[in-house]
Amino acid sequence: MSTDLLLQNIRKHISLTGVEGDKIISKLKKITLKKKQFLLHEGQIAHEVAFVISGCLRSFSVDENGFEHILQFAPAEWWITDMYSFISEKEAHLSIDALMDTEIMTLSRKNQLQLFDEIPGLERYFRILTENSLVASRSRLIDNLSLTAKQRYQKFCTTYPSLINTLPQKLIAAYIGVTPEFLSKLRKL
Amino acid sequence: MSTDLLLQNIRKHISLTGVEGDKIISKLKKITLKKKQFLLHEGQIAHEVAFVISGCLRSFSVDENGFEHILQFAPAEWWITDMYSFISEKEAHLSIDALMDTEIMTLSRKNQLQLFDEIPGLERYFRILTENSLVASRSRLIDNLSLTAKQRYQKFCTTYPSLINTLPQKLIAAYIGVTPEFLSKLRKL
DNA sequence: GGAAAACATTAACCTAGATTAATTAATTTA
DNA sequence: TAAATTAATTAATCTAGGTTAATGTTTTCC
Repeated sequence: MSTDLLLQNIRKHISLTGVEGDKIISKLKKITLKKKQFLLHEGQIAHEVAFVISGCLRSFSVDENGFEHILQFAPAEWWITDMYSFISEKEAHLSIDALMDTEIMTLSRKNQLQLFDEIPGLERYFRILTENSLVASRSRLIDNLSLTAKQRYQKFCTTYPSLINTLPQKLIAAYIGVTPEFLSKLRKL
Repeated sequence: MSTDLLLQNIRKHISLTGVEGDKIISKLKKITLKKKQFLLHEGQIAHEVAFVISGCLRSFSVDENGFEHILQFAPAEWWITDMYSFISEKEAHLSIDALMDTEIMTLSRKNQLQLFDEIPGLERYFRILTENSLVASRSRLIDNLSLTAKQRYQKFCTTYPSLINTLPQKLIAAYIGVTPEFLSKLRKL
């Protein structure tokens, strides 16, 4: 079952009784996305957070010149949403779409908060995930401030070796913050 | 009392009994830092997270060329630590020092985790803070990828109006990711 | 299986922001 | 309060990375 992957993931961080696991599963919605299909459009409200079972999603924003900037890739076992919209219920600044055919389980903020009251361990699980995400986000910020494009590309290669061969280069360029043309040049040097 | 500021802050997000408040306070350590004094040096382990009562701290990293990059300013009522080191107990990548004479209350990770077991509301409080920090960090990442230096400076001015007149320009430059020389030029345009 | 679309490469030229270095404020501290 | 640090400004020069545009290479999908 695809829910096993999620419960397993949760149990890496906290322990859950069978009943608690069932309760969590009962709040999840399974969705299948075709490649290029959107889970969230900028301007909508992100009522749900998604856990990727298989495939890969990305979150990105489009700047005033029409350039896409990728905030996050979410391959299997990652959570993804527009966190700003998810917690504030305001219009999302990000869009989320599928980079390949993708299966996800979604959990609404409403259900999540309700589960936090019923299953304190689940709040702990998300507290831990959010701490880890914060560390990752801040580390990436520092990298963007202090490394050259070449160094950022190399770091990406070692940090996400599985994505390097899976994703088109232009997406990696949009993640590390260079043009596809410059990334192409970079790879020769 | 300086602990009032902290309890008040916590009570903005969750409710606490008097006993719970006392228990939290009993785990806190009050520290006074003189301007330029370090709370944490890169390479040490960040056993504590600090809540600023008055004054202002910053966290920063030093790159291979000796340039400082500021990750966070923490004026009154902000929490600050090297989150990576704090949650992993590994060597910090960041340093933290005082930009002026500063009073803080610190809480060790050990005590924090113990309090999470005793006072679920406190875990919720930190879950919420961490969610908000994640939103802020990701938003800053997007800004660094999509805005010009000028736009980032303007955004900084509107986001942290109180800091603009308090902090030396070179620190603001180190936060938005430009040289002090270029920031100076920017301000004329 | 082949046309169309999407992606990658290359090269010439351009620009935002860095570097260096000198000059002038403004703070610190003795 | 004066010397010494530290911060800010200015200007000339330099460079990492962007832009544009043309060409070649994969994918997609009918």
